[in-house]
Amino acid sequence: MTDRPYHHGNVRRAALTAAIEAIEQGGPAALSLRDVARRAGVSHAAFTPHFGSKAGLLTALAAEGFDLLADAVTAVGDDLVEAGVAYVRFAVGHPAHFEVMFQPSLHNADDAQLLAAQDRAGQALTTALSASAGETTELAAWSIVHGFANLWLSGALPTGLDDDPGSAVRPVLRLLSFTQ
Amino acid sequence: MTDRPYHHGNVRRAALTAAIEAIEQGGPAALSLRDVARRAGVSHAAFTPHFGSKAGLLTALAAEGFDLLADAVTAVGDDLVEAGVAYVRFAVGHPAHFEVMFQPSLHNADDAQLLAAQDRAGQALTTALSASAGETTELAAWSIVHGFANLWLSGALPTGLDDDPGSAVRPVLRLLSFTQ
DNA sequence: TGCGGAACTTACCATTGGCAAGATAACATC
DNA sequence: GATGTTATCTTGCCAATGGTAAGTTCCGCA
Repeated sequence: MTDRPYHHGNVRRAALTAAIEAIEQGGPAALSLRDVARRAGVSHAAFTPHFGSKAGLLTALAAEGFDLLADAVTAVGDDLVEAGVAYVRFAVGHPAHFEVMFQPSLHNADDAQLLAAQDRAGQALTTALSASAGETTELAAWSIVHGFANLWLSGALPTGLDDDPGSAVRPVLRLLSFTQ
Repeated sequence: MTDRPYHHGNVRRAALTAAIEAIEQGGPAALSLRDVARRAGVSHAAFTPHFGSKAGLLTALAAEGFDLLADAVTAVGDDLVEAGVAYVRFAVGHPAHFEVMFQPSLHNADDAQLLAAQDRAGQALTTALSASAGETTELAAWSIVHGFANLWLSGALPTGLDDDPGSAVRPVLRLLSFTQ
């Protein structure tokens, strides 16, 4: 019937991309496997060999997110403020990943890839933050950027910061520079 | 058949309580109206007159959460640190409310009760924080407690803080005391 | 006492996630 | 190049879900 080949060849990437699109439109709770399948142009059962289940798909998405976050934080070096800015920019630039990453109820918690990616991201953050701060300041910085990103994504922050949340968080993080 | 009266009399409260229980066990995404109905001892269609839809139920839960948060923050007075501690204690003590409150994709965004409760909570926070801080510090404090609460709820924070996250956030917030 | 309307149930519908069985094609081995 | 093996993908099915419509119960008020 269709000219589409029986074997898609890259269902995994197509599924992740389609899921990102769907989550950006309706949030993770409203995500439907069949909707993702329609967007990707495959049947809803095509995901089984690749992800096992819906939780498996979201777990893979979370793992990809932690990897991207690790890359982003590592790229800016050991500056606490700029690492924080990178954290917020990642969250705002990849809202679907970010939302899924920190909702453990959506994951297969024991997934090896996810655990490895979480560890990579944790190492990257610890390295960047601990270079210029003590333990308490490190926790403060992480909480600030994580809270700021969450509040921004949920629309709770006053408008006006909306233009560039990455820059908007910089003066907030600078408060911590004086505390060392 | 059953001795249960045809009219429950308090479906609204029973539904909210049952939903809280279910969300604490499986997260908001896995919440099922029919499961909530079974827990509350009514049919799944009994919610329609009270909430309209699943989104309506979650909207009511979010509104209740913002009201409780406003109460909690107001109760501790105008101290930035103690208001922050109250914020975290609320989040940890009412995880189901907290998770639903900040996921707008679960809500009817134009609900009057929700908007009013959000405003109450916003006023309470602004009052408590602005008393002892400038605008940037205020944003830092909100981000810290919100981020800390989210990270704690998602299990991302190192173990050891688990005993009493309310107290654990206090030294973190004190960092901001020196910045004014 | 009777009656209007809200609360609640039952019955039904389209949609969902997951599984089993079958179809297709990529790949290895000869 | 032919053949067998295996992973990929589809179709068909199932129980469960959210929502709606129609019917039942019963509260409140005249």
